[in-house]
Amino acid sequence: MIATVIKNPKPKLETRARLIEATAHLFSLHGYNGLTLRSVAKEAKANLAAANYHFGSKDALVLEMLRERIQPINQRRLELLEEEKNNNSNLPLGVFQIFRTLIHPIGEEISKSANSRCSLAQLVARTFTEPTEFIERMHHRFFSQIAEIYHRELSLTFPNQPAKEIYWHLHLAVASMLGALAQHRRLEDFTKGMCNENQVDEMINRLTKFVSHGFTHGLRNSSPS
Amino acid sequence: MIATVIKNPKPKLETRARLIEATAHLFSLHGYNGLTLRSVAKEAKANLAAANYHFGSKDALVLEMLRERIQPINQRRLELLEEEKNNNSNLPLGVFQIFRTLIHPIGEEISKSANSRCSLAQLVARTFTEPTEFIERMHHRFFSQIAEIYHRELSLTFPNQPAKEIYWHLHLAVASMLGALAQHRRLEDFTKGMCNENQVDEMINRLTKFVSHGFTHGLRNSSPS
DNA sequence: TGTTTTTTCAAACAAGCGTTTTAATTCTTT
DNA sequence: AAAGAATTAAAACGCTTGTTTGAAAAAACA
Repeated sequence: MIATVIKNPKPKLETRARLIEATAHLFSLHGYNGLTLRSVAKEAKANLAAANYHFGSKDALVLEMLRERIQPINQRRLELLEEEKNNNSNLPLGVFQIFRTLIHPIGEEISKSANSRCSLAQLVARTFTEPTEFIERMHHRFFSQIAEIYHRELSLTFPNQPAKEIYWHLHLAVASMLGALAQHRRLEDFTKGMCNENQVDEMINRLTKFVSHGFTHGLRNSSPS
Repeated sequence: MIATVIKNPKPKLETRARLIEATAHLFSLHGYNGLTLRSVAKEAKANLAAANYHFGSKDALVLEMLRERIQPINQRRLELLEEEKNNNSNLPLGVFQIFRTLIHPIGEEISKSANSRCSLAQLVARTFTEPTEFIERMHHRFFSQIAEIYHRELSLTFPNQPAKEIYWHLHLAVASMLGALAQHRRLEDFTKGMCNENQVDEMINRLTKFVSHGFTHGLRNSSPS
């Protein structure tokens, strides 16, 4: 009677987890409209009704999948940002440092799930072009807070720039990041095979540099580097 | 009797043209999978069978719409590029000049169709994230030629850079452009209303500057400006 | 053990999809 | 005005979609 039952760790993934994984894969491939519960069920080796049983609806399933994939990235961003600030004795950070904390966590997650069939880059990018209304709401909830934090950080680095100017270029930087992620799979085709899309690190590093310079030199009169 | 009939200029758009316009609008809003022939017919005030009668299939309709919207932009790009080269006595162009010819034509088209409900920015951007296979083919046909031309031009400006390096940064520049277009409608929301999404010119100018600096300073040792 | 709760499964539902068909209508030409 | 071609219109075609149902199976608990 007293503390009798210890939850046994189940060896194989539960249906719920398999559904999420299949949803992530198919969503990144075909987007929201192109994803069907039947295809999810098939890939997850689950019954058609399983998705509705576990999540209630297709919308809820996709939302939960997005939450599980995006939250860790945002958390890691804030973590890295705090780290950098501590290593910098709380002085204003450099642009490159700041954008590194924004972009690198994505690279880490991409590498982590490299052998999985799901391309995280494609997934993240798709959330930003999918027009479905409920995804817009999700996006607003997940990212508006992050945007504010980075705006504040950049304002410290460029104290003479008006808030509007910072906003404009942060917007462009984020848009560039998302565009680069979305286009990444076309890299090899676009460059006639000269650039390899498997070198995620190289992409992330080049992107960080690109964005940092675009941000800094785009400003009216940019003070620090 | 003599020269009796002058082709009367029809006041209302023909069905075919109305279908294309409705397709452009709905495609930019909902993507390929989210666009239905029924919604197109309704918005175009045409019969459901009209699309199949005039174009043969949904695929053919969307492809034709994309062709009609994208070709003029690409043509204008090459036109502006030639213009700049002539004004420059065929000397290598500056990065900013080059990217201006790439980005500005889009701004022109957006402004042209400003009172139309169709956001061209959203439309162009969507063609790059839509996963449908036949759109990928279209994309390859329409854009690979343009990519080669701009690569050649940039190689003239940076004669010491290896082709691979130029490819990498051109890829990032194009990705940034597309990302910025795709994210443009979120600008106002993203910046808490500080930046107005109706100022297309400002966006285009800032974007051109951003991309030029990202490209130039991202290179190993950048020679010209 | 037997009982209850949780999870799976097959089947069916109404609704929406692209497409085809057939007839009516409009336009063009003689 | 009559004949022929081009366009519009309404209805139906299979097919796929998300969701629901009710019974079977599995798991958890007593």
